[in-house]
Amino acid sequence: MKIENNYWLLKTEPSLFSIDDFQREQKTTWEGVRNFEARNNIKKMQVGDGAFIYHSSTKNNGIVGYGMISSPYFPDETAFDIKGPYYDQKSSEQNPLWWAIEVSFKQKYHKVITLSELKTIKALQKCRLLKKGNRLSVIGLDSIQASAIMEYINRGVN
DNA sequence: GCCAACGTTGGC
DNA sequence: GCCAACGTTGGC
Repeated sequence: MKIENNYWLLKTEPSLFSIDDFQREQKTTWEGVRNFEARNNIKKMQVGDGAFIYHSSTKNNGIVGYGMISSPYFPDETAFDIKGPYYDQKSSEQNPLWWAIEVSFKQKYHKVITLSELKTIKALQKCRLLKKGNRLSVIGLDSIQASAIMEYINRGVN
């Protein structure tokens, strides 16, 4: 089977879950995704895929660290929690609508690779992240895009 | 805090 | 199946 994406970009609002939280916990369940395209991306993930962690809705938006997909996808239990913010009555244990994945912490970058820096990377020009009005929270990256980001990081002080 | 852009819902 | 209305995201 050919795998199109081996790398992903995961957005998070640091006020809810930050790279520091991730580093402390070392492993986290990426759940609560309630967008179909993002969900479909979760279902394409494979153990060992890389994941850039991106802080959004801050004063310094950008890539802040790196993790690794460390489980196959499984039903998102937050959809079953009636009292929780992510409850969805259309999802059931017998027939889950939403899916989650486990991500293991790998690295916190010493410096945020800001959105404006990312815009200067040629290989990323077609990336969903940089499109105006983009709201997708789980974005697939091809290996060219991923290595361009890593190259940029290695060139800097990180 | 504003507002443009987007995804989803629901009426028809 | 269209599309207006709505709620949410996310950069600034």
